[in-house]
Amino acid sequence: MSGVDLMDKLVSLTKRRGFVFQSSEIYGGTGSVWDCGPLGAELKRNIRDLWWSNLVLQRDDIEGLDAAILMHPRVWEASGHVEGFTDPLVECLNCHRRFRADVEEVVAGRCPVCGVRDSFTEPRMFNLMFRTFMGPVEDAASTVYLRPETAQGIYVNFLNVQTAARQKLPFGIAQIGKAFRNEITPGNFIFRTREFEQAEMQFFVEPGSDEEWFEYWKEERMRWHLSLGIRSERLRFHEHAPDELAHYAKKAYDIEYEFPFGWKEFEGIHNRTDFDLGRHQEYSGKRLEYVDPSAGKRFVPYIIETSLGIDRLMLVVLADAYHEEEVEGETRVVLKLYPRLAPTKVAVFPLVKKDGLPEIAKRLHEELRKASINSFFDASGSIGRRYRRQDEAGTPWCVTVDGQTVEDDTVTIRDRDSLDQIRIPVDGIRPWILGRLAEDR
RNA sequence: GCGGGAGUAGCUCAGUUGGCUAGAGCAUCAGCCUUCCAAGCUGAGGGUCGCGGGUUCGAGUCCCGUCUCCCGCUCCA
Repeated sequence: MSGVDLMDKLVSLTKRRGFVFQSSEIYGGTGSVWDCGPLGAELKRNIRDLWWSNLVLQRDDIEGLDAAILMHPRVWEASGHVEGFTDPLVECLNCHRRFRADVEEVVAGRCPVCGVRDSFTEPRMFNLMFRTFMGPVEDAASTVYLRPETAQGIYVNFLNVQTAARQKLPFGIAQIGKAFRNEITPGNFIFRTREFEQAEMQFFVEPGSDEEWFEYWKEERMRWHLSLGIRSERLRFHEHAPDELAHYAKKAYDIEYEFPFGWKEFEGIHNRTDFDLGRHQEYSGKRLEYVDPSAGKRFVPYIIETSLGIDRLMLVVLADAYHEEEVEGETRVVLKLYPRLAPTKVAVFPLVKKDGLPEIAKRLHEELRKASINSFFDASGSIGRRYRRQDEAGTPWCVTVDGQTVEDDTVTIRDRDSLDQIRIPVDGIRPWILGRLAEDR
């Protein structure tokens, strides 16, 4: 199966089962924006929750934050995002740096950085930020931007969080939220979109310890992805070469996944040095230093950033889970999702629609829901058909109420991946599932 | 941004030189059957053919515009 085929099948399956819909489809669709359907909303929520749990709930040295999308416009001047909005820029095709077209050396045809002559692009606006207006009057004074990254909301709140949470360095701030970029070339389904969700953790450290912490987070983030059951042979690091590094970065590693359309980044680990806090000091006029009274030190911290694309991880998870298997001459399509990620944890079926079996199954289903286990009840069609529906939804377990249940209060539970069935007491279903969900990979 | 391809039911598609009330398979729903892996039977719902114009007695089909998606190039936090 070629990559293109696999992507077509994924797009088709995710729409059919309610994971992903194109935004505003009835109006012909909106470019590069997607909606999550019932199963997609659950899957995405599970991804967020696992990330948050791993970084915020299970650690003492990371605090959570939920900053606003709209920020003071000066933030984006400090971050470097506004440059090029009002002035057309040219880019050197050799070193990929951008310059105002009216800079003397550029006018003379020579790159101010690498010195290569006559290798500029045409002057154009490079700004990728969505612009809108704060307040009812559309004038320049009230121009604001939809944030192109969530990180700045963390930087400007660094001292608020540090003092309120009484944290000492090193510590981190984590945030999940939407960001917006007018990408020139969106595409590859939900991989590159103009509205997307980031899960970022910015770790503040003392200069000098930054390289050590960079290595720590690089390994830690890869370890986490492996814990979700992502196939290790489809994961790798990509280190940015010096000419690839962003203006703020001293060192950068991408975590890449081998998508059907090739190896692509879905998380970045960056050593941003003191660039961001330094710039915000400069533009705001406020000191953004960490003060360590016991050691008598004050300094602008270095920042190690881990920046994950939630939508991209969702695509990783779906692509990695997609399997086609031959079972008794039929093709079984199954999403082998890690159980904690699966939108539906368990489906409950009556084997046949008589002898009171549907009522017993319904009761078990409702009991599971009350215990916050996402259960799905289905009595339509043959039992085999119902198993296959759940396979496509990625449901890890199916419980079937049969004739024996009436006699001895036991039910069968069927494993999505092995197709094995075991019989256990109906009262044991809830603890059995909770136990399985608690198991680490 | 450039070039190519595509857009008809939830999905995958057919639809002849323009011509009856736009079809199929799968899926969905109701019922029957069914004691464990999509396969039987009966019935039903679902489409202003991406959108907007135009030509024509008549447009899914021809023309123009536009939007969206895919592939390649270009570009790129």
